[in-house]
Amino acid sequence: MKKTGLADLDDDLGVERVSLAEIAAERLRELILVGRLPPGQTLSERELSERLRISRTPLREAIRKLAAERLIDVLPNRRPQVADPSPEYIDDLFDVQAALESLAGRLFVERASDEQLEEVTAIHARLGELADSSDPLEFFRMDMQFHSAIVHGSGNAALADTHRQYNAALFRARFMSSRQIRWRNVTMAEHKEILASLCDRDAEHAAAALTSHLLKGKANQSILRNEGE
Amino acid sequence: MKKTGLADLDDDLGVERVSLAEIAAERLRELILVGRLPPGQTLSERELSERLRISRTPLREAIRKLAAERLIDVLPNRRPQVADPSPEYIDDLFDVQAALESLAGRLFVERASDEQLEEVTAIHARLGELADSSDPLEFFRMDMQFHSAIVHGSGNAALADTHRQYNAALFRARFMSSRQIRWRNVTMAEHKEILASLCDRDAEHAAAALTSHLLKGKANQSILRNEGE
DNA sequence: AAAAGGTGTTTGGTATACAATTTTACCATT
DNA sequence: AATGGTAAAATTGTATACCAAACACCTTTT
Repeated sequence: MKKTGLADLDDDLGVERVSLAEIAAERLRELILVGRLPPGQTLSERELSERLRISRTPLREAIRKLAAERLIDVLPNRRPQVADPSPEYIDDLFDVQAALESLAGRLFVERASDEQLEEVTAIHARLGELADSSDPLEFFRMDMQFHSAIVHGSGNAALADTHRQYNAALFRARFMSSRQIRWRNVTMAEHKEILASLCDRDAEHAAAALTSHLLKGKANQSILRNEGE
Repeated sequence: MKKTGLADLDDDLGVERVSLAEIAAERLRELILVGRLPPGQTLSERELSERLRISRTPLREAIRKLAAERLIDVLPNRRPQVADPSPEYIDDLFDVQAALESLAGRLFVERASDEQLEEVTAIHARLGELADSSDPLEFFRMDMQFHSAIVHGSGNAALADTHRQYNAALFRARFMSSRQIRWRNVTMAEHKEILASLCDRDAEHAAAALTSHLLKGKANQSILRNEGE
């Protein structure tokens, strides 16, 4: 093991060199999620690479990465497009996400540490404070953190990764739904029930409550969609 | 909505030109799944590109694609490696796959057509014929088809995609397990129960049977792993 | 002899150049 | 006016070249 006088600073100094492709992927993901790049928008590799000040190669890599996350559709020899999932596909995503969170709830009850339960509780409390706040995005992000914290508490790395992808794919749909003020009360009530079952270490109840919560979100989003037409 | 006399042929006529990256990804995936490229094997971009007679650019794209499917690990500035998942990670994958197939069973009962049920039945019959056959790979592939047919019958495109990825990531582990002759009887018996519950349109039973089947596979694989040590 | 450090080779990351394909616009024909 | 064809422009797909970081080996030093 190499040791120098600065050895113990290695971790902190670790200027973890992250590739341009990674940076570009994060930028693009954010632009897509917040709607700056709207669904269906075609993306020119050349134009985007110029705008992001990188060459096409890492940009292409970033685009393919987001394609794997279902945020971008890429067809051979055609311009990539920001994903514009059909209502049916969104419903499909909700169903899978519900199953994933249901599993997460079960595993959380089995394996989560007290600290992890504490974290979920803390997030729930924060969310309660934000319920009166007027910023929908802030509330929504904390809502997502509540779910992510449960998934991480499950201790299943593969589940966490897949859940994150589905969360990104569902981001717009869930955010639209979350903007309704009346939805906040529903969210808080259902989160409260979920949290209670986690505290009780009641796996079946937690799984059921999470599934129910997600499927209610699916229904709400579906209603909203039809109202909008 | 646009309509021409040929509208219903659109899907079939698609002369899809596949990119070199796509071809390379398929080649590599197969090489990894059958163990020709063993877990932990480091992959030199230059050497691989020469061997596949393509340039590094499409090869890199193929590698990143397989990385997204968890078949290859890629760390910054290091040689990509064929994934060598820890026992714990494999267990995690099994748990998620069980949840996915459980959902598939439920949805199949709700939405699958009679033809799709017939297809699952036919695969089950062929699997029975193969049970005496000596080729483990052939039996295993048909086993996988049984599960895939159920997933496709669920009519959930996102689920089908995610399930396929998990299947690939679990391929080696499940194949090792499947090689045992005694496992074939277990497989046939449990498939029979699954099929019966699908025919009865009993969603809960189908979901439970599928979960149980997968978790038994997980346990069997775990035992095999410990015996091997 | 062991450890530290330097050096050269290998490797992945990125940019650029070229080839193949698609899209667009325009014109001719009906 | 609508349709079909064609050529130019734009765009993606692929190959190659270059650079900087990482690794392996060897020398140097203690």
